[in-house]
Amino acid sequence: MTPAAPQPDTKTRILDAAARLFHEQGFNATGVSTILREANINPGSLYNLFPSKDALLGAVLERYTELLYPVVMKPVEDKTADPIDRVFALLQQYRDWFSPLEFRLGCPIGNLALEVADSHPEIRPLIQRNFDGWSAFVEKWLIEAGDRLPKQLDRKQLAATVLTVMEGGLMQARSSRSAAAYDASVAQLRTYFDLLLSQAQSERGSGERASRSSGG
Amino acid sequence: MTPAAPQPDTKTRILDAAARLFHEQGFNATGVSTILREANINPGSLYNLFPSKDALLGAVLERYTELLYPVVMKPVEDKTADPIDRVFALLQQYRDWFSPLEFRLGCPIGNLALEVADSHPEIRPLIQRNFDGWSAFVEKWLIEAGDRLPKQLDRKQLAATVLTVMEGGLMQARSSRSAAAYDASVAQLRTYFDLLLSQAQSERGSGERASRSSGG
DNA sequence: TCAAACGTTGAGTGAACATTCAATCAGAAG
DNA sequence: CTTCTGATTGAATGTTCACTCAACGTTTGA
Repeated sequence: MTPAAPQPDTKTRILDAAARLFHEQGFNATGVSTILREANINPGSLYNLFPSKDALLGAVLERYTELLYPVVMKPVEDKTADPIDRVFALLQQYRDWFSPLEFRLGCPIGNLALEVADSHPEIRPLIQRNFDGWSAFVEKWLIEAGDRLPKQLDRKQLAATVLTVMEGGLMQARSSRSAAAYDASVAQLRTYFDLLLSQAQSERGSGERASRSSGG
Repeated sequence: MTPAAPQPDTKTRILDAAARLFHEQGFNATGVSTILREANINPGSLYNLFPSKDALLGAVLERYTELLYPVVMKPVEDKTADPIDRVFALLQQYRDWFSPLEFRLGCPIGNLALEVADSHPEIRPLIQRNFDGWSAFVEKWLIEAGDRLPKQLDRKQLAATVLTVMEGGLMQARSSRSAAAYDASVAQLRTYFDLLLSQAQSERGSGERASRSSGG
């Protein structure tokens, strides 16, 4: 007989259940009693650890920040070496996570962004920090791409656009229960990148001719 | 003494209040009692016209569909004649609507898309229809642009991308209370369009030389 | 003038909500 | 074994939720 796996500690069980339920149902639509049932704890335990449901949401968002690298970015960086390919590997990974569920769920952070950004002043900065983390990684990759992208291209702007494509595409995918709009947006972004890459290539070409004495 | 403006009829007052409150606070966070107070009616009147809060949400979304052309698209078409400029006039109009409020509110349809798309099966198609309407207008403009855009460019894909930029950019704008990410995404889209326009121009150039005997 | 039809009134319904707290428990320290 | 400490228990709190319905007005048509 297999020994029962030791149950994770109370705090972890609460955070796991809350994160999953907030993602599946939204924050306002998730009752504390449901979290208690799914985490298999009693109300006193929750309120011993978290002063309120809002504070629990804050803790969930802080955990998303902590998990950003190990869960989201590291798999992409491990699987894909080329910095520009990484951008599209990230977009593909997101598609692979949500397409099996027919896009019934959205981005856990994006969902919360639209639901509580305005009503919970202390939560909004935590959402912003998550988005900042995401686009910081993409920006890092774009900077690593060096002169493969046009010199005057604003890497930060383009990184924000990659995040825009993820979130805007996923929103439409959820609404239509279809990958079409997400795939369309990613395909257009790919075309844009290809145009930028070839533009940079011709920049480099003429630049080499103009400065070939400096070596390289 | 100015005569009191005649109060709009019950149904209109309910729909106005509900649309405003759903937009400002979200669907789940808006109590029916708040709608009643703001519309200045009693619960019986609401439930005489709408069988449930969900049905009221459906009616609000149907009105959004009806108002899409007169409120959103007609102003853009009236002010701007060039089909490609219209795309960016639409994006600018959306920015002008939400920047005075420091992006405290998001897209009324996008907000609902992420809040209720999964939990309300009968509502999701109404959200989808709204998005379809938006991107159909953009696609129409892109088709009107004719050979100013590359021949092989998928107009439907690009139209979906324009919507993606609106929604994804606005989501980030809400999270950061700043236009930066929205403006960044629009700027990148503008650069993409410029690259497509010049690509189409060289297509036309070589095309003319190859078939100048056919006239035009 | 009257009655049928229809919209409106608003107190009232039970259920679900987030939260509380005195009691109880398990484990560590002496 | 006793005492202390901190986590856990779970019934109970008051509030808010979406919604109901018998009573009441007002309009309509003959």
